[in-house]
Amino acid sequence: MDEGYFSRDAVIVAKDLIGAEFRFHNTGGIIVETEAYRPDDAASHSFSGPTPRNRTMFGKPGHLYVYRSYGIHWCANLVCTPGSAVLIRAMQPAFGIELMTLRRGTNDVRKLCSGPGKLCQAMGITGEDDGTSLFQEPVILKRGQKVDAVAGPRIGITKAVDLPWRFGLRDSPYLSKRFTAT
DNA sequence: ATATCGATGCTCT
DNA sequence: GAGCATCGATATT
Repeated sequence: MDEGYFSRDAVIVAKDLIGAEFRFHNTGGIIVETEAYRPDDAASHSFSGPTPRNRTMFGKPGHLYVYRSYGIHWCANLVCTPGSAVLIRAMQPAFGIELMTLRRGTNDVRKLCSGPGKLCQAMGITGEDDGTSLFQEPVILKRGQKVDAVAGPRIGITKAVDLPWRFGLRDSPYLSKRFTAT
């Protein structure tokens, strides 16, 4: 993947990322759940324009946007066109499972990366990693095979709740939440 | 199986 | 001062 890959509509990228390999240092896995956020989207941090917090969302495509959630967790996004990004919500663990198990404090592999906050805790991603390039160490990002991606409404938001901008790998046991049957 | 709730800190109005 | 792109524990059907 390169800058061109991320210079597209976040909704397209979010769907395309299902099945991709995402690594950070010695940990990682296969992306099974994402959400798209755009500047014309009331639920997005970028909706009201650039601020100190969301500035990397308005920077070049292909960087990590990390923010603190509910004062406790970190959440990681892959920046697309200015003001848009894809939230990585869940992964199927594949690399560094022992380390992720240690950081998460559970032996249940299904619970290591089944949520945006959990995934950052497992991989050790924090606010210090905001702005990191996705095309060099410590990040490795690779396209996956074509997979059966499902769409549905996003989770944990109060605005623009009807947009079907959450994507997931159908029937994956590593999702943060199941997709209701179509 | 779903519902509710507290923790906790920062951003933006 | 209000409101979170969450999680885990506890309570309740």
